[in-house]
Amino acid sequence: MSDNSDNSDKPDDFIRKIIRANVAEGLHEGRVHTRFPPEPNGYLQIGHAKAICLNFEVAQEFGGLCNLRFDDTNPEKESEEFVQAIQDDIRWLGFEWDKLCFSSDYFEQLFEWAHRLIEQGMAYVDEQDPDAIKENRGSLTEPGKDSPFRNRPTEESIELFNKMRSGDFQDGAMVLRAKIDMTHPNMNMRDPILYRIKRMHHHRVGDAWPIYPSYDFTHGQSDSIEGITHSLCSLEFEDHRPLYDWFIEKLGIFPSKQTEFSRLNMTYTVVSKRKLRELVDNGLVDGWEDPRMPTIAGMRNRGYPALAIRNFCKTVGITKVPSISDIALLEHSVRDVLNRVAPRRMAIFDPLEIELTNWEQAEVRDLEGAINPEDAEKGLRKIPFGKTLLIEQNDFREEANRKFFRLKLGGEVRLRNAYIIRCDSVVKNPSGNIVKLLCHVDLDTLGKNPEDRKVKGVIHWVNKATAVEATARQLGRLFTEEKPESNPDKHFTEFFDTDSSKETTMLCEPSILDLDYGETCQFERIGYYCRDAIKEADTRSIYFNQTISLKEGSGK
RNA sequence: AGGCCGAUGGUGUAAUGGUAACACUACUGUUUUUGGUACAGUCAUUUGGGGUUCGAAUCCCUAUCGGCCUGCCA
Repeated sequence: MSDNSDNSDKPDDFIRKIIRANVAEGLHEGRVHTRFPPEPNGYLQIGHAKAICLNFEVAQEFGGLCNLRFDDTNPEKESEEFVQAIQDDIRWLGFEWDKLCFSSDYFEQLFEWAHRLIEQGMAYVDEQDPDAIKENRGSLTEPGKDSPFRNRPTEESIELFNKMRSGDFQDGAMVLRAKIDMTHPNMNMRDPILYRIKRMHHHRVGDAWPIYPSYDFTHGQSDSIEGITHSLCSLEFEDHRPLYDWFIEKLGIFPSKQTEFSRLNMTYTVVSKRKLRELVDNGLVDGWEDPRMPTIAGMRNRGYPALAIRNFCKTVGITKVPSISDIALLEHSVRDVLNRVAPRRMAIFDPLEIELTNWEQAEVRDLEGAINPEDAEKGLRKIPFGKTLLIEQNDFREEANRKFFRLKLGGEVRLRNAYIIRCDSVVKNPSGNIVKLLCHVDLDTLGKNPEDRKVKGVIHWVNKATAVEATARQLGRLFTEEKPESNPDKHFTEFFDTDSSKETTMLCEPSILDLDYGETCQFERIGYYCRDAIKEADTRSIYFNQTISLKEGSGK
């Protein structure tokens, strides 16, 4: 008997259906082995999170394994920094790989396979220059033309290829190409390049290789070497599958099976590595880890919980439909998790002083408030309360209609976690601005409601004498347009929201100092904020990044 | 234009030949010491047109729309 409520929670996309069928028919003895194969040339972003969740969770669900493999075939763009950051991000997301692999570990094997293809007359060294290769590739509608070197003797290709390897030639002098079909309608089959000369230091193999295999000649075979049963990747590699299958067949190696799914796009942001890099390089953001960035590191700094990201990936699901997910879906997952786990605090962003006329001047009393009202086990925190308090300016109006639930002159309001107060008079300066409110506190309303009347409004507050000043970085979305990339006349950076990051000071209850670095709390009635260790060191101020505002209901 | 892939509400997904389900958003209410949360309600005859069938979101044909592909990037 299966439990329904549990069942409805389990993702069941077309890829899992394929895998289940494969297991049922005994493919590879029912073994399931996946991998997450990033190139270490940038930071992981939300789209990678989708691929990470898919690969690692599928392996878990089918009792299989999942490798982390760096496809590091282009030393020009790759670095150890990214290798490290990517591992940190995956672990932070909550996953651990079975084997840590590098395609560069397979360079020797790949070289041998290339040799084999040459010997079998299925690859050749092409000495055309890059322009000629491009020219002869043809176009989408026209077939390509054979290279004049295409039918050179096998021995000649072998000799040249060996010399390429020993570093006898300059970059770009020649390439190794597969001999498939220059008229093939699929461009990837028009004698794709297998090896190119790049006399460049590689972050792992050092200077051992003056030639590097292309991604196409590396990726599929790396899967084969690792015994990957299900090679899951994004849609743009659909056209490459015939080529990978060609290598598998010609080389007679383990038949990993590729299945493609659509990559994740989101409104009000960009996710392509190239575009994120552009934001970083143009100084529009403070690097890959800027809390506005949809990178894993950025979201971590912003206070998004890993669980929220995993939940979000579950809700967008896995399909082949190119789609743009509403960022509100992600934000909902973030609020949903945070509401359950974030400790509560109170902070005033725009202070208005109130004086309690019937409270002893010297008396400061510690009141108590729930750390998290959704989770009583979290316990209580102490909140000092005294004669002079601070509330938000917009929580007070001299006159207001019935729809306004907060404090008005002559009206009552509940101070969160404290007493009900009544505003008796407004003190103004000579220019007519409100400087202070004189209020009466009903001492019989702590932890209970009066029986003779109903007070609907609740506002947050901070005791002035014990308030701790802190900096809040208010964070918005990266772009002002829902789809910054879809305007044919404008570059996406033109829609960058220059107001997306603003610093402001706030006054908080003292217990904010108990918050850990990286911990996200909820400032009640305001939103979620994450304490930032690096910024605190920089600014020498208690520092919080805004994670996300609370949802705003009607009226406020 | 040639090849490949795809099309279900404003958004993301589900329904695999039996009469459109779930989540988000928005809007309405109820509860509430957070105008939050929770709870309840409202919002689509499945891109158009043909066909097969007792019956089609599902199968077939066709049109339209969208994505990807002409790096010695991945």
